Amino acid sequence: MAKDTKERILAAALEMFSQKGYEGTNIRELSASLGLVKSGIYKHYESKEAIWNALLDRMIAYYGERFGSPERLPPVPDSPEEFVVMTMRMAGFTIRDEQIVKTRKVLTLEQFRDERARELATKHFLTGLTEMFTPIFAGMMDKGLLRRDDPAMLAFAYTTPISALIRLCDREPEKTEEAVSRIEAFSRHFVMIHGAK
Amino acid sequence: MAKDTKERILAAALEMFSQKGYEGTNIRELSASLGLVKSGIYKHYESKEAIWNALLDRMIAYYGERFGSPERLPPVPDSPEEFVVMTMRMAGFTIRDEQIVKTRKVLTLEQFRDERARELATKHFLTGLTEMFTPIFAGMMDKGLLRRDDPAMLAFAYTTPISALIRLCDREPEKTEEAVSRIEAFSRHFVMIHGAK
DNA sequence: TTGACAAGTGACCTTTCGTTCGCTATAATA
DNA sequence: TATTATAGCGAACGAAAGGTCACTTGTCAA
Repeated sequence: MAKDTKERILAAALEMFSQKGYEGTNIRELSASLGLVKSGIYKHYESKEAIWNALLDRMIAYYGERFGSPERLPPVPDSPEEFVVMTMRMAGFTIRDEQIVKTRKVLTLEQFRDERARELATKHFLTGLTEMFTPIFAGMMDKGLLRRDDPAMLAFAYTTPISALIRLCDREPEKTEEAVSRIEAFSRHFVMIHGAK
Repeated sequence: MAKDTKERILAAALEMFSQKGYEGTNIRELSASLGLVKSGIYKHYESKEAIWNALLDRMIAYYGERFGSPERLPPVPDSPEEFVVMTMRMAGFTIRDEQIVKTRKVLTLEQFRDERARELATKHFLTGLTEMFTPIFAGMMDKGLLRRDDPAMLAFAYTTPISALIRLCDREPEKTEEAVSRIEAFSRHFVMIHGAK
């Protein structure tokens, strides 16, 4: 019947892994959440670990498509205000998109156990955002919106505080509103400080 | 014999929980690492969960003693260079102290499962450092070392990038050297940007 | 219509989990 | 010295884990 069961298994696995971690997830519950009995899962994946690996493949591929390619970069803003708006749009998306939230949680939980999860975690939490904003800041310096400085250093100084607040939302979703407004305040403060005289 | 077995159990639990998480840790291995058979543990703690709770009590108490009290604050530095040195001393300590590294890892792994771990994680990763540096920055502004600004905002902007690099060390210890030098570079850049004209 | 195959079921297997219990050795107490 | 609590041992327990297998069912091509 359902040809998309393989897909649904991955989605359910992402959900459960993100809440209870790999070890804390059991196949019975996972299959029950899909309306099947546990042995049914083994028609689609040969083991729990195979599900994990397939899920990681997905996450890695998705990250590559979505954030990996340089041509996907947002355009260099034309004003400080536009820069803040762009930031808020990106942050709002990454905070609210369920898929991405769950992915970050899984990476958080499995980063010490799985080598590939560790690498992807570093991209999600550190290098990815920095690499994304470095050319933006370089472009803003060219346009005279920011004082001349090391764009990579600025990107690091800009994205890591925002990342910290995003992770706060993952951990304590009830603080999302507060976190979003803090991101905006930080963003405005940042362009003010680094803005061209 | 060993009256300190109860202590050693907590130490071994911190070690294992920090590597494999609560679910991934089993009592057999835990007791074996202490040179006893698994049932021996139950002479000291009534269950695995009791060990977890005792460990969390410890971590919370330790954090309160170490970082919670205002009188424990480092003195306000007298020069930018002194500020950088102070930062490096604190960062080096928190990166290399095994106890604290393991504590951060445990909190990372259990923050979505345990309410108390969640709260302590937010202190460790976000609010604690910010609250620590806010009065320092206020003092530096009073001394004319930093331009007048919102000290809490500066503390947030200063500590979260450092925290991101500390967490990188937790995840990928082989990058410790690189991270430490990036912390120093960031610190110097920060005092340069925010320094009084 | 029939044959083949993919998808799902339910019983069952082995292993491992956390936990319990009865026993022993030791060391402090009365 | 006799007693008693403590710390550890080793076998055993039930529950739950991941996984296997023979079987049924529904779909579709030949």
